[in-house]
Parts: sequence; C-alpha cells; structure tokens
Amino acid sequence: MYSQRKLKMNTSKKLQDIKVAVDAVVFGYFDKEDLHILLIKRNIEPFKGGWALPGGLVLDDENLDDAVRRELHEEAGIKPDFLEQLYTFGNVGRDPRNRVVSVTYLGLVNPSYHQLSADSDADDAQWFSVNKLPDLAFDHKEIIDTALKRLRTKIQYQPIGFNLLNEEFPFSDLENLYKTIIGQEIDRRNFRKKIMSYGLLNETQNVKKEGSGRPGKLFTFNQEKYKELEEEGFYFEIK
Amino acid sequence: MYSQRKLKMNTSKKLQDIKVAVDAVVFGYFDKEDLHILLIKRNIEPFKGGWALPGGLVLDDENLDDAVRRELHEEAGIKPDFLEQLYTFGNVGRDPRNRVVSVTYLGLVNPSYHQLSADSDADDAQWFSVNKLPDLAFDHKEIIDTALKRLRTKIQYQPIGFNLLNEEFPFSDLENLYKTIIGQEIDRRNFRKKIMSYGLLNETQNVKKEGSGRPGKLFTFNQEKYKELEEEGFYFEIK
DNA sequence: CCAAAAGTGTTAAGAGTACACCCATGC
DNA sequence: GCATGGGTGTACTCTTAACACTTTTGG
Repeated sequence: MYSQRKLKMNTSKKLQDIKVAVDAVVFGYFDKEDLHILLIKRNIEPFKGGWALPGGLVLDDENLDDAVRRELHEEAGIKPDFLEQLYTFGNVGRDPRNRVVSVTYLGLVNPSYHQLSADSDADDAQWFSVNKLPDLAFDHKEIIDTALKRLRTKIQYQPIGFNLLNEEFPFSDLENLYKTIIGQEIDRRNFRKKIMSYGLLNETQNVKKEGSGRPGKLFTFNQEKYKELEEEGFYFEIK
Repeated sequence: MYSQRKLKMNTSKKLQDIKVAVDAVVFGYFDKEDLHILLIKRNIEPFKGGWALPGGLVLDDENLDDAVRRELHEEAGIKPDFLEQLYTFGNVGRDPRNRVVSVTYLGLVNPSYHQLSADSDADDAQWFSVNKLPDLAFDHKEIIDTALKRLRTKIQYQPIGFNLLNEEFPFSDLENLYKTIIGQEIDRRNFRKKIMSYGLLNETQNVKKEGSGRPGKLFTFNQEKYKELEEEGFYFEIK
C-alpha cells in the first residue's frame, strides 16, 4: 500500500489475510506471595480447556489500547491501573488456524481491588503464580517471558510497582514487592533511604493493624509528585 | 477468536477488516553531521509525492521482521546492521483509507556501506537530517519522534551506536556520534576512559589518513567480546 | 519476657565529574 | 612554526554498599 508493488498486490484480488489481536499479561501481587498472572480458560478450539492470556481480536473501529481494556473487562472484569504496550508477536504459524498478529500489553493490577470474572464471557479467569504456570496456548509462554523480563527491568527505573499495592501500605509491602519481582534480597535500610529520598511517599497517620510485631506506619504513593518529577526529567533507580 | 464472543463475531459474516503493515525508522550517521533518517517519496495517493517512512503491507506468509527487511531492500536497497521492533501504531484513522496497524522498527545503518535505491521500486529514497525533516505522510512524524527517543535512551546503555560507524574508525568518530545522538557535549577524557574500560574496542595498526591534525589510531568494535559480556549480565552505561 | 517485624546511621570503597596541557602531523 | 585534532592523569565529590542494634507491639 505504501508503494506501487503493494498497490498492485491489493488491486489484483490477492488481499492480505491477517488478523489483528491484542493479548495482555496482567500481573497481580498478593501480599508476600509470588507474583501472579491472570489467565483465562479457553472454551473454544484450539487449545479448548487450556489456559491462555486474556485477549482477542481488535474491532475495526477500536484503538488497540481500547481493545485490550475491553477484553480485560469482558473476560475478567478487570481494569488495570497500569497498562502499556509490550511487544508485537506476529510470526507465521503462531496460531494454527489463521495468521494472527498479536499486539501484547503489560498490565498491573492490585488484585485486592478487583474481583475476577464478575460479568465475564470466558469460562474462567484465574490468577497463577509465575512459578507455577500451567501449559499455555499458542506462544503465550513466550509472551509471558517477555513481559517478566520487561517488568523486572522497568521496575528498577520507574516506580510502576506502586500500582500493585493497596492505596495505603506499610513500607514492608513495598520491600516485599521489590524482592519478589527482582527475585533477590535487598538491603532494607538502603532501599528505604533511596525510596524516601525521592519524596514519593506520603506518611499517613494510620498504622498496619494485622500481623505480629511492631505495627508499621502506612504510606500512600504521591502520584502528582511523581508526574512533576517525571516532567523535569527525573530518573528513578533501584538496585 | 480467543473467546466465544469473538468466534460469533467471525462466523456472523462481520469479518475483521484491518491491514497489517510494517514501517522502519532507519538512522544513518554521516561523519560530523546530524543524524539522518531514510525517507521514501510516495508515488501513489494518499500523500502522493510526499515523504514517508519505508514500509508496506506484510505478506500472508512472511514474518514481521522479514517484511521490514524486504521493504527496506525493495524500496531503498538497504540491509540494516541493526534492526529491532519499536512500537505498534494502530489508532483508528491513522490511514485515511483503511484501518492499518503498523508494526514499526528502529534500524541503524552505516550509509557509507549502502548505496541508496539501487534496485528500488519506489520513486526515490533519500537521507534527511533529523533536524530538517520534510512534512511527513500519515503519523510518521510521531513514529520518528518515538524512534529518536528510543535511540537516545538506548544508546546510553547498549553499544548499538557502533553499527553506525565504519568497520575501522578513529575514536573521535565515536565521540562525535555520541555527541550528535545525545545532543550535548561530552567530556572527551571521561568518555574515552569509560569506553576503554569495557574493553570493547580493538586497536588496529592503522591510523586515520585524512584531515588535518594528528592522525588518530583506528579501532574496531569487538562484537564477540560484547556478546560475551552481554551474557554475563553486563550493563553498558554512558552519560 | 519473648517473638516478630519496624525503624534507624555510619563508614569505607568505588564511580563519576571536572579540569588543561602536551603530542603528532600537514602545510 | 602554527593550526588542527589526538592523546592522556589527577583530585574532588558523590553515590553506593556493607553492616546490626534498638523499638514497639501482641501474646
């Protein structure tokens, strides 16, 4: 279409036959557990009864972002707090039926604010630990691997992790979240110093009630401050 | 397609009508000049006679990467040394005719090794300074902005810039390249120390002949060494 | 008073940054 | 010998990394 050759192709009846889909890798974090991913049980062939990422074909008059949000809403009743494009998978043969190019997204939600499958049109939607994933349909395993890699890189220089926590959270939740995602121990003191130095946390008057030990103060994430800093070219970095 | 609703949609005659294209932002660097981008003059409507990124529709049996490489070869006679997926642009209305989702790529070539338009099917292929771009077709300006942003970020932590230089280059070429891309002065001594500390450059016995002043030693980039380091989880960083 | 988690500072090492003069060549 | 670009070292500052004890609460 952008050059004569393509025009010829199009007008000579041999129309392109490729479908465009979106799929989302949505991460959820359950306090002190592994990172989880949202999967949908397929109720049609191929891979009927198997697990797959939420997603589906894009409508003709719908932007890509809107398509993912719609699918997530329909299939799992979820509206992610954070959602960004991940990568586009389009190799021949990744879907056994048609050629399908899938634009994938990385999303984050706090599962405690989202009841799964409220009014879903899918058989079943469920959270799976990234360490105990079932066999997956299509090339969805590869998509998840890509998403995990991206998440691990990204969380080290952008404070996206806050979307996975409750609105008010004790500092230790943030600590555990980072430990979980990065997959290694972090120095509590240095981590706290660093995070605090950015001034992105507001201290509340509340304290954590549950659990044993000394109750921790609860914090909220200062979204406005973050946007301010971001515009000034600020660069968050965690190791 | 991944859920019943979509299946119904497909079988009820209302088939999806979206085209899949690829477009490439290929950067070339001419010694001591601005960074350049490869553009193609369109010879069909819309935007006939205007400038656009090289690209076109993906063939049914062709992987996305192959499609970009094919288009670049056809339209400009170029085979980029570096090519990676950038972002997928798919908003409704970005092409005035059909709905087109474009998977875009970022490429780097050394123009001195590539003659433009050798056996091209496009009207014309030309290098434009990123600072003197013509009006562009579709949303291609936005795509270029995204690519520039990505290049500027990426070059600071991955030595992709070497693809823009000759096989043997004086150190000053590298210096100028970084200055050009990042768009600011760099400290010559510190930059050299840093680059050298990674051990990625091999010194050759040759020296630069042209130009005035003291001739500089020529270096080559050690690709194997880079891959080695990359596997060990090495992280290149330039400021 | 015991267990559990929260909260807190200091020091040493390393990395980054700023900075200016001599060298080799062509004309 | 002068103009041009190449090549090099040091001192200071700032950031990162390592490290352990006290506090608050519930039971």
